[in-house]
Amino acid sequence: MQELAVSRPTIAGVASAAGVSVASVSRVLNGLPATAEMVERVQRAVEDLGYVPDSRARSLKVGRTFQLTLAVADVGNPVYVTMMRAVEEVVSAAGYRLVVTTTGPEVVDEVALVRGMARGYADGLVISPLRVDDDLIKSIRECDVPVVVAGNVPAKAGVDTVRANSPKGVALAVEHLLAKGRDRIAFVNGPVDTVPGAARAKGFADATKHYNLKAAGAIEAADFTFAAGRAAGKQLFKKSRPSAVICANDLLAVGVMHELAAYGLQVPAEVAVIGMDDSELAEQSFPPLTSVNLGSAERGRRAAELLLARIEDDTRTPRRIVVQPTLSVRRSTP
Amino acid sequence: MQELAVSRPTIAGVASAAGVSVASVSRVLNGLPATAEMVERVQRAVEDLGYVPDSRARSLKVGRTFQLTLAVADVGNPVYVTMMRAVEEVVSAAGYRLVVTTTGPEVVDEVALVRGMARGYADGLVISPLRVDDDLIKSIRECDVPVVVAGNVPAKAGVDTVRANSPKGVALAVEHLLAKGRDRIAFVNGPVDTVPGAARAKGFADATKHYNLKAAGAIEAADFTFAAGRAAGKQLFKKSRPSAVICANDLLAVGVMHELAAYGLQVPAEVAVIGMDDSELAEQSFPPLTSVNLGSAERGRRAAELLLARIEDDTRTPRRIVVQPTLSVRRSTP
DNA sequence: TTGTATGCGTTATCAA
DNA sequence: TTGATAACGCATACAA
Repeated sequence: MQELAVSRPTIAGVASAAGVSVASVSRVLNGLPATAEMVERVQRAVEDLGYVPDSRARSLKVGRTFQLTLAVADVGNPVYVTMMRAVEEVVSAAGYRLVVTTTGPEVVDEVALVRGMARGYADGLVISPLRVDDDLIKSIRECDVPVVVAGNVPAKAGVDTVRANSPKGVALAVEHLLAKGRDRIAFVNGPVDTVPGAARAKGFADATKHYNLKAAGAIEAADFTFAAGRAAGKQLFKKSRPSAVICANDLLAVGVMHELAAYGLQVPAEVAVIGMDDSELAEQSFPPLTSVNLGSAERGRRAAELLLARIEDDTRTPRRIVVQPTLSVRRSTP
Repeated sequence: MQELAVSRPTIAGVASAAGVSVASVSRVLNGLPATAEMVERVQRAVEDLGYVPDSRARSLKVGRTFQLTLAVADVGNPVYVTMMRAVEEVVSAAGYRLVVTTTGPEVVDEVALVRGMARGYADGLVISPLRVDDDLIKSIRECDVPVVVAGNVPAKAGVDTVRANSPKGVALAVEHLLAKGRDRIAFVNGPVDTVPGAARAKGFADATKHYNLKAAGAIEAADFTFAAGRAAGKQLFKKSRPSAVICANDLLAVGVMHELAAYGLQVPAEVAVIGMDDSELAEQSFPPLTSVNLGSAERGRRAAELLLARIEDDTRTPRRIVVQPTLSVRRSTP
């Protein structure tokens, strides 16, 4: 057996093995003009040595990594897998690889991520922040790779955003329930100090006023998780008996449905339940969950496209795209 | 407003702004000894210019990126979120950032990923491959950053692995069912040309022989998804009436349960259902799914630890860790 | 303690 | 078409 290659071959190793210059190796590797013999010799040497270019050195030189990052708060939330799939499709078609990273629920982590993203990790970032503050907006503006926000930040921040229309989504849910004769509608929200929580709270408040809804209970869950949904359900049915409950996302809704089952209440016969996000979980839950489709897939797609466009041309004025909701009716509502 | 910084500050810019050498800037940034005044001046300049080190250049120099990659086949499979969380916890405690990337079900994509991983993207890789062939093993062996496989590859491959004991897991499920008097046990597997599919097939074959199970139907689903589970369920109950069904993962099990509901069959009264993976979905499904815990969290943890250890010392002999299963009993079984 | 100079592996400019 | 060489931005050995 040969001695083990203690260090991996570099372009210089390939060059000397092929008996040509490093410049020629680089050219062949990048498909620039070269004689057939040159191509042959270089490829032979590359093959022999098992040479693989160093992406760090390459991107240091050319200034691009051909990597894009998607940052989400919680990988356990199925809405992000929908978004992830959509983003992946767009960016990979454009020749980028996508890496996903998770920030956790705290805004400081998001700021740290954006700050660290500057310089070298990727050519761009799609971030879906749970909480937004001035620090985060500042870090996004100062970031020297393009960032697009999948979520809502103030227009004056001057960043590309693509967001859902939660208030409209809540309205769709309310209308559907009222049409089915369910007028004692409770609302289980996530934390209102989050971007989606605030938007959905506004949506429910608007709807309450507009449709003159009678109060039937409103809960602010600890977070947007299944466990929080169960806890919220427990609290909710202790003090009221709504005929329907709208939840701020699908995980909360499924948690609430479990609690309903524990109380022996039939869905949808006794209580109707509507989730939001229309994630894969809505289809998988039992009964299948009627859910407000906030356009996660389209938001992901548009966000990715915005990012690619901005990488292409950093001077374009920031766009703010709003994706309109639809209602996916399943069997958790009559 | 100031003119826009057309190019981002480099360490040289900071140095000249602070009136010191680049070496001094580098030292201060890396916490090496310096006078208080030096530290002060450098930090001031860094702050003023909004300087952020270029991670590519840095890692090109020091040879490390302080990034680790986790590659999974399908982000929509909840077993991976369990694993992801565990890996994340271990590597971030060790000072690395974790990026997640998805390979898709094809082995060629996995090979491409491992090949591309060589040189620069990360300091190590945990990969959970659905399909394994010689090419993949070759690419792992040739990869010049450490790779640990969360899954089963032949011992002769000589790579670090941490895998589940699926046959034992299937046996646990069978024993539980038999103890409850369910002896007409059907089996819904994923594709048997995958690593987990093959292992679970073997497990069920072993159990069939060992417990002398009567044939009650066995289906090979198209993949490990919810939709495939539904399709398999439809096929299964067309031709047989098992009193229990074991599914190769939770998504398949939930799909099968939906089909049972469509047939008007009660779970667990008429048909018991057991999944595998004990993912978050098992808890969220209704009824909550009895599931074989194949130790995804522990596998993730151990895989991450193995990876860190190998980064520390590349000469250690490859380890093959096996994590033993347990059964999480919920309400889908009597 | 600080500064100068070299090199990490690559691409791009320029001559030949 | 090909080769020598200068950057890319940073860390460090060595000199001061």
